[in-house]
Amino acid sequence: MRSTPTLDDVARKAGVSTATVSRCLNKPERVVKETRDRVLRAVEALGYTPNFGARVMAAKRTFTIGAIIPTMENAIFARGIQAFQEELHRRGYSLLVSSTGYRPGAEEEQVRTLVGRGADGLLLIGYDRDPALYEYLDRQGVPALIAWAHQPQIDRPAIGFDNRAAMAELARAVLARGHRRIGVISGMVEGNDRAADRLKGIRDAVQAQGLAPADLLEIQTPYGIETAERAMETLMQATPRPTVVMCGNDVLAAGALRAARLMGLSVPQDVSVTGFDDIELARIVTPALTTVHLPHREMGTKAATALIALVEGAPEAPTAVKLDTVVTLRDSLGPVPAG
Amino acid sequence: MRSTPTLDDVARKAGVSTATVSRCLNKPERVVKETRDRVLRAVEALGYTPNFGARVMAAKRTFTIGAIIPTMENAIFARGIQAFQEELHRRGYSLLVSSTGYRPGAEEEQVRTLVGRGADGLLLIGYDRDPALYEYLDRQGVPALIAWAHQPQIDRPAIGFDNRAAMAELARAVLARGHRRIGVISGMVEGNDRAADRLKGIRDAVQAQGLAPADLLEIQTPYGIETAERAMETLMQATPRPTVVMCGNDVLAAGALRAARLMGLSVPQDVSVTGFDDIELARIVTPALTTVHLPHREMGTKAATALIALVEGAPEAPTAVKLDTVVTLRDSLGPVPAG
DNA sequence: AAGCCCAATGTAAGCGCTTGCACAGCGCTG
DNA sequence: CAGCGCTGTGCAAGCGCTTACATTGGGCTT
Repeated sequence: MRSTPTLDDVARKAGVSTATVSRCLNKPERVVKETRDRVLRAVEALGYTPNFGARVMAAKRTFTIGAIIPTMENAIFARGIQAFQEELHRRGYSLLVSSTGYRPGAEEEQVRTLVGRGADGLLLIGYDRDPALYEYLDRQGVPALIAWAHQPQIDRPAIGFDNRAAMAELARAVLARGHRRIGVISGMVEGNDRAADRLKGIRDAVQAQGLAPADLLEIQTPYGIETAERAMETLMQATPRPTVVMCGNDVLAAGALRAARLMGLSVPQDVSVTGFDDIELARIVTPALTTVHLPHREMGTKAATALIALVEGAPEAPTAVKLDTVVTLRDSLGPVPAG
Repeated sequence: MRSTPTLDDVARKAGVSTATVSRCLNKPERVVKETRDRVLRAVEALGYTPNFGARVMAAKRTFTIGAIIPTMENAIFARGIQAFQEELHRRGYSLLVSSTGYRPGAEEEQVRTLVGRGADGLLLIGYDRDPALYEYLDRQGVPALIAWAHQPQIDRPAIGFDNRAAMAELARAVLARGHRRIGVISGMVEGNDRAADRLKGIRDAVQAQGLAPADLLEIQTPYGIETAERAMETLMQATPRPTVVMCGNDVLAAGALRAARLMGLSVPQDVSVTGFDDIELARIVTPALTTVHLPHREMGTKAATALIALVEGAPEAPTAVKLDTVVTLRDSLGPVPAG
C-alpha cells in the first residue's frame, strides 16, 4: 500500500529539491518556467496534495477563518454567515464555525479553540465581551473583526449597523402614528449589545417625544416564538393596554403576532406590532411586519473582505464600517386605535 | 514579547517531560493524579493551548469535520448543522462548513478542498453524486456520512428520513379528505434526491389510489418564496383548478399560501396547501401548515456521533439509519371544497 | 579576462507535538 | 531475596513542510 505522496516524492520524481517544489507551489514566479512545468507534471502524476498540518506548522498560516456566532438557527446569522463563507471561499479561505448558543463564557473557550487551531482571523458578533479576550487576541496576533454591530466611538475593526439609531427611527414612525402607550418585547440585553442598543433606541425616541419612561412597558425574554407569545400575553393584560408592541427582532414579532391572534386581537386594528431585521418571515406573516431592513448578505460579504485584508496585513487598517438600514413599513403598524 | 507557550514551557514549569504533558492532555488515565494535577496547573498558569498544526502533523488527525451543504439559508440545514456542530464541539471536533448554493460541480471542488485541509470526515447531503467522488474519498481514506436522506438499498453510511414514504403518507392524508385534483410544487429534482423522492412519494400514493398521473399537476421550481408564488399562480389558472397544492417544502408552501392570499383565495376553503419539513415557519403562517415533521436537530446530533464513530474506526460500521417522520395536521389542509 | 551581481536552486534547520521504546522503582511470587 | 511484571515517566525520533542562507554559474562591466 503506497501512502499519500509527500513533497519528497515529488522532488525525487522531478529531480529537484523539496525547496524548489515548495516554491513552485507557493511562489511560482521564483522558479523558472521549465523547472516549474516539470515539477507540476510530477505533482499531477503523483496526485500530490500538500499536507495541511505540516504546512500550517511551517508557514504559520492556515487560510482558515473562524466565526463564533450565537446560533445558526436565527436566519439573520445564517444569512450573513452564508454570504461570509461564500466570499471567503472565493478568496481561498475556509470557514470554521462555532456557536455559543448565547451561553456566557462559551465564547472565550471557542476563541481559544479556534486560535489553537490556527485560525488566521476571527469573526465575532458584537462588542460586548471581557476585555481580557481582546488582550488575548492581540497578544496572539490574531486579528478579529466585529460584525453585526457598529459603535464608532470604539476603535476596533467592525462592520455592522447602528441598531440604536435604526430602532429610534422606527420608534419615531410609531410615535408619528399617535401611539403613546408602547409595549416592548426585547431580547435579553446582558452580553448582547445589539439587543441593548435597540432598546436604547426606543427609549431615545420616546424621551425625545417628551414621554415618561413609564409609558414604555418593557419585557426582556430569550429569543423564540413561544417566549414572545408569553411576553405578548403579559403585555396585553396591562391597563391601559399598549396600542403597539415593538419587538427586538422579527422572530419575537412573529410570536407577538401569533399571540395576538390567539387572544382574538386583530393587528393592526386592536394593536400594532413591529419587528427588526426584515428576514423572510417578515413578509410571510399576516399581517406583514413593519420592521427595519438590514443588509445581512452585504454585511457578510464585506466582513469577509475586511477580515482578509486585516489578516493579510493590508496597509490601511479597516475601521468601523456602518451599513445602512431602512425602516420598512408594512401592514402590522397602523394608527393608534380610537378610544 | 513572550510568544505562545509550548509543550516545552509547560513541561519545564511542571518539572516533567514533554511526553508526560502530552499524555496528561490526551490520555489522562495513563498519568498518576498527582503529576497530572501539577501539569494541569502549569497549563492553566501559562494559558497553554496546543498548537494545532503540530498536533495534526504528529497525530495525523485534525479533529476537524467538513460539511458541505447547499445553503445555510434554508432553516432545515441551519438547524441540522447547528446541532451537528454542537455535538461535534462537545466531542472535541471542529466544523469546517462549505456551501454549494445548489451549483452543480461545486461539491466536488469543495470535497477536495476539505480533504486537502485534512478533514477527518465529511458530512454530505443526499446520495446523488458522481461515483468518482465516492472513489476519491475511499482512496483518500476519508469517511463520509450521508445525511438528510435514507435509501436502505444503498450500502453507504447514512442518516436521514425516508422522504418518499413520508410524503406518500401525507399524500394519503390529502386523498383521504377527498382531494383528487392535486397540484404539486416541487423543488428542482436534478441532483437533489430528497426533492425527487418527495415527488415520487406523491405519485406512489396517487397511483395506489388508482388515479391517473394526469390528475397530478406538477411544477418544478428552485426553492424560494417568490418562485413558489409564481408556481402557485400558474397552478391556480388550470381548469379544473386543483383543490389542493402539495409543496416540496415549507418555504415553497409559504409562498403558495401568500400567492393564494393575493389572488383572493382562502385556505383551506378554496384550496388546501401542504408543506414538508415543519420548520418554525409552518406554525407561524396563516393558516398554519399541514406538513411533515422532520427531527432535524436529532439528525444533526446523531450524524455527529455516527461520523465520529466512523472516523475513529469504531468496530461496527454504522449503516443507514432512518429517523421517524410525523405527518402533522394543521389548518392549511381541509376537505375538498364542495362543487 | 577578472570580478561582480543576480537569478535559480539546493541545504538543512527547525516548527510543536505524539508515541514507541527504554528504564527505574515498586510490590509480588516462589 | 532474586527475579518478575507492572506502572509511571523520560528520551528522542520523526511527522512534511517552509524558508533563511549557501551555492552555483552565466552574463555584464570595466
